[in-house]
Amino acid sequence: MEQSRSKEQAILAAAEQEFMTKGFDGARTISIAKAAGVTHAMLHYYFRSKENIFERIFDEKMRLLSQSVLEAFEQQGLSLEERLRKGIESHFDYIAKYPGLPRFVVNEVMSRPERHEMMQRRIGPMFESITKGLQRELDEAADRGECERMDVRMLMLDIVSLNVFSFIAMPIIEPLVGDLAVDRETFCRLRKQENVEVIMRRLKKL
Amino acid sequence: MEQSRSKEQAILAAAEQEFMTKGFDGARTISIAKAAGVTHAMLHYYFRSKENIFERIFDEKMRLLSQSVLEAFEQQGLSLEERLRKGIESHFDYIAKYPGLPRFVVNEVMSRPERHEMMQRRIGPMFESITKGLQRELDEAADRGECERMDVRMLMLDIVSLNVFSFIAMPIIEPLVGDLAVDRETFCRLRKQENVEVIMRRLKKL
DNA sequence: GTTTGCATTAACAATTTTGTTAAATAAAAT
DNA sequence: ATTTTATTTAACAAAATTGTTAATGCAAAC
Repeated sequence: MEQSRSKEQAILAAAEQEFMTKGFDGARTISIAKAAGVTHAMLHYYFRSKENIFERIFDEKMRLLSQSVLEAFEQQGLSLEERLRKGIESHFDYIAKYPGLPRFVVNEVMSRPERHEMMQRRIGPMFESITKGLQRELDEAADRGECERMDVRMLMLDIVSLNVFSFIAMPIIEPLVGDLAVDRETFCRLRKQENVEVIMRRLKKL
Repeated sequence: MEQSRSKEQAILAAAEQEFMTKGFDGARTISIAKAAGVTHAMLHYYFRSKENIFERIFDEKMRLLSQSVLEAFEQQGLSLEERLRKGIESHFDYIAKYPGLPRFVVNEVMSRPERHEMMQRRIGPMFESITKGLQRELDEAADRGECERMDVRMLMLDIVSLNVFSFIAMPIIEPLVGDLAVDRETFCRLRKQENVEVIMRRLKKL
């Protein structure tokens, strides 16, 4: 039947909304069922437990979060400066598109230590693959005197901090943001520009 | 009696631990009671409800978070560069001392929209008082050609992003951090230094 | 010593939340 | 058409969680 697949999808879509906004502890299976337009027994039929539904959502989100960094900085065939600039912008755009992603993943990893290991297995290799190539490029540029010498891991932490924090802390920095830019789009444009500027200056040879 | 005050304090201390690590939804009043060494009816006797205990904790944490920024940057009688450097370091140290603070406040504000307004009433004036003076100093320094001209709100967002993000996302960036510095203290020293460097370069006149 | 008021306990009530199942229904296969 | 399989519902079970109260203890005040 075709209905069944669509109901399963409806449940997952509703669960995504519920878990992302309220977290595992705050989420209610009955709310998920209601939002999906099914009885809550259907959740048991398709997924057996709240935990199972959550894992489906969480795994996907963890994957997307890793991807957000990996995808942004994997572009080859550019100058170091262009690669970084494009990487920062691309990463920023991704986070701006899914602003709830980092907070959700961080929280659920934090509140369940058993997920630490799983998270690290997924994040570890990703960072290796990015940093390896980038560190060599950085070193070569520094050798040629084109930029400052620095640890690429510190650089990546700078970039991610700048790109992600505004969105994580949005409810708190809102008064500051609202004053800074009337609409969200303007804020994102200005903020992205600022982040690129900060990183470029960090690397500039003095 | 003297016991009563100490029990009340024991409950609050246990509640702080419970709420900070698990959030409002994940916290269990019975766990708080156990950790405080009292029956759970005592919680009702002293505070009436879970909500009331939570508010006591939350209000205090919100206050501390505001203070972390305000206190760091209010020092007068220094050159702009020194004021910023000391401010960044002082703010970093505060967050490093209470690393769970930002995540807790952000999450609880996020999951309860009715707190947005309250938060903004507390954060808004604080930012005004800091940014007003700083923006003038910045402008004057820029007039003298000593530094780049920029919006102090963007600058503050840069600083707070760099100082806070590592601690919020610690469980995720751990593999990167562990590689970077063997112990926490070393990481904090390096990271603080990096954050100061980034901001100083951001302002340097080119 | 009795009374008064606060602190504490144990038992319980109410609600919520998740999980389960047997029966009903619809669809598909033979 | 009949059998078989998959889907759906309604009712229920079990556990957890918060909130409540009546009874008890206990120390200080009178």
